[in-house]
Amino acid sequence: MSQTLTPKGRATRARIIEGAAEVLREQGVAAARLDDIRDRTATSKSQLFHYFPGGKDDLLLAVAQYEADRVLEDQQPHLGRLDSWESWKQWRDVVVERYEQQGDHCPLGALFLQVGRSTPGARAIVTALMRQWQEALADGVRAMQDQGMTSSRLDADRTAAALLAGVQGGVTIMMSTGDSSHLRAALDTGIELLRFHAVGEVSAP
Amino acid sequence: MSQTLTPKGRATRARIIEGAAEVLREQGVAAARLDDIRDRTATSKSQLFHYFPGGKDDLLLAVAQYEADRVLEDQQPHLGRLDSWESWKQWRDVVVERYEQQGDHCPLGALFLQVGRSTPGARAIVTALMRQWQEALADGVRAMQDQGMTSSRLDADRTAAALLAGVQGGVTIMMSTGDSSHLRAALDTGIELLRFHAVGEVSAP
DNA sequence: CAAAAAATGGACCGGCAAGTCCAAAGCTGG
DNA sequence: CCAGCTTTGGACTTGCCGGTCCATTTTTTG
Repeated sequence: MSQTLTPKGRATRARIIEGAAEVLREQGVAAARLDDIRDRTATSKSQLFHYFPGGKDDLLLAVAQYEADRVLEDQQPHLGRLDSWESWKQWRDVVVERYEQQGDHCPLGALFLQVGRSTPGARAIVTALMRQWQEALADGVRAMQDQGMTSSRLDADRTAAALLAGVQGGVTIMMSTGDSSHLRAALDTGIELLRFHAVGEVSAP
Repeated sequence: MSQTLTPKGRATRARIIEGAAEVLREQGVAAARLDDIRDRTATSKSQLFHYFPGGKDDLLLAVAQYEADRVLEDQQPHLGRLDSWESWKQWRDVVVERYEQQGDHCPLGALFLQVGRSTPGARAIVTALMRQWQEALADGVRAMQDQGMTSSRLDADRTAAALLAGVQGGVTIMMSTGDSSHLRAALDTGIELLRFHAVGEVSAP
């Protein structure tokens, strides 16, 4: 890729990433060939390597970043305003719907596997995503605590971590089995935990 | 593979699966070549295709089954006797230890991705594993309920599903980020949920 | 408008790894 | 001990696909 991208160049680059993301979702990383992406995006081989000098891995990493950004975006605005039971429920519904609709392809997981955990870039993308996601959930827990709607004894960060793990696992299981009940169970149980702490105020053992 | 396997043949087949599992754990599915497995298991190309006529995918599927069996085995005997707070804690420790030790390779997940979700065989393996795992957890919850140590109002299956999702997600996140705190949070929060229900007996909303 | 830089097209290359094949060796049962 | 199997060895083929290269067109800039 050249130092300075003209608007046309930027458009092409974006088109490649978006088209590649589609292809990868449809065919999976293992099955997707550079030629498929070339066809889909109406580009040539040289363009692919022009905009992603590192080759396929380079492109894959860019797509991973693109997909990672969408994960949180797709949960907005609910994820940013978890300050009432109603908003928690709306967020829950959006998450369930998003992943049920996505079907059985986990773009990020697949990309991650292909590019390799060891690659610093790949790990950084996922780590950042998880950190932001957990932070948003923790903010939500704290917002509820501030309003006295759940116990202030609850460790907001740990609760958020557990909830995030549940969502992740629920999605993973759904990808594998086609059954979203685990995702729903994890979300509902996690949210109910907050509610119980609102009423019970039982001290942790 | 022939209809009837002699003891020697069976031994070779088993050796291939075990050796392949090692190679796949070390190098990852994408990087592992048939020749690597051939070297590791001291076999020849023809043997690989003799015992796994379907080629690489066939072998990968066999390894997936092998790994799936080990997942539950490694949690025994604790997973089969979740009838006291102490046994739950022991189970928790075993899970954390097993996956922390496993490092950043998820053999099953990787295999699954390579072979493809659509493959009926692959999906069946994972589905069966999840069902058994969840069932074991649900049995544990019921055992606690029978002893009056947690509320009988709790939906054992749903609680088990949520806990399983948490474990899955915790492992996934650990694979990606190298941080096991989500796995711990999911396990601890899940078990604490049972304890709270023991004391509080608050009705669900 | 000319020169430089960027964007594009697409033919071509080369390596790699899955899969094939046949011959040879080793068991096993009658 | 031999006839028919299972098991084994390893050279060879094959197709695929990432990556290279250079010519050409388009855009920018001074």
